[in-house]
Amino acid sequence: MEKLKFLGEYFNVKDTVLCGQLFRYFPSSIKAGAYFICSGDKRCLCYNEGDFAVIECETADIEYFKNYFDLSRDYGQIVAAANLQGGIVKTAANLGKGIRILNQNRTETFFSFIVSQNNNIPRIKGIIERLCAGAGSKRDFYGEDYYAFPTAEELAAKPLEFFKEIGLGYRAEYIKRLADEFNDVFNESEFAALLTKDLKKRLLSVYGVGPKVADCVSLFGFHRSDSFPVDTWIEKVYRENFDGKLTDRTKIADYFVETFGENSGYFQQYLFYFKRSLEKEEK
DNA sequence: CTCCAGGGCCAGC
DNA sequence: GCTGGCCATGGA
Repeated sequence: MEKLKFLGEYFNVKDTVLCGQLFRYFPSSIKAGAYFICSGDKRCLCYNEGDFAVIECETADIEYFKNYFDLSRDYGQIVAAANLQGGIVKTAANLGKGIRILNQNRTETFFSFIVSQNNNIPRIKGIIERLCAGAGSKRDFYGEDYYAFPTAEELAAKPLEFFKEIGLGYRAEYIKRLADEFNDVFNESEFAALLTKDLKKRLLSVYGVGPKVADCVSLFGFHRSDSFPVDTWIEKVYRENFDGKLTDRTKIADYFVETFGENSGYFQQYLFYFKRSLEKEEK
C-alpha cells in the first residue's frame, strides 16, 4: 500500500466524491470520512487528514491516481477566476473549491452517463453496482473484494435481459447496443485527438447519447473543460440565477461556454454541487 | 395519487 | 430545425 499526501486546500475528498461526477464510491466502514473509489478496474482509498488529502493505492497505480485526481492542475487559479465572476459562481466556487474534476476511465464514463439520463444519482449508483457485480471481474484490494467496471466485451456477452434485470429500464437498449458496437463507435485515442466540438459530434452519433451525456463524457472522460453539461439542476440555476430566457438546453450550454470559456466545466460542477446541496438541505 | 431524477428518440410539422 | 409525446424505475 502506498500513501500519497497532497495539500488539501483545493482537494476535498468528500466534495470531490459527492459532487455527482462519479458513481462508484463507497464510504469506509472503518475510517470515518474516508471513501473507497473505483475507476475502471482500479481502486483506492482516500480521505482528508489535517491540512492534507491522502490517497492510498497499490504501488503500480500511483501514476494512474495522480492523473485521476488531476493533481498537476492549479485549482487556486480556477477558483480565483470564479471569484472574479462574482454572484452565484463565486458563492458556489467557495463552497466547492475542494472539488477536483477527475480524469475518469473513459469507457466507464461513457456507459455510466448513458445510465444517468432521466435518472437520479442514488439509483444510478445502484444500477452501476449491479452492472459491475453481474458483468465485471472480481478483484482484490488489500483483502477486500470488489468488482471492476466491465469491459465492453464483457458487457457485449450479456443478453438484453441482463440489462433490464439490473433496473436500466428503457436505457437497457442503449447500453446493449453501445456494448455490441463499442469498437466501431468509440476509439479512445482517436477521440482524444479531436477538438471538443468534433468530439461532441462523434459522441452524439451514438444511439442513446444526446447533448447532455455527450458533454458529461467530454468533460469527465476527456477533461474538456470547455464543456458545460446542462441537466435539470443546471437549468434551474440558469433560470433562477442568470435571468435566462433561453429554454433550449443546447443553447444554454453554448451560452455558458461562451461566457466561461476554458473554465466552463469547473464552474459547472461548482454550480451543480451548490444547487443540489441547497435543495437537499431544505428537505 | 402525482411528480421527479445529471434526457433522448421519434414522428410530425 | 423545432416541438410534444413517450419512454422504465423507484423514492418522495
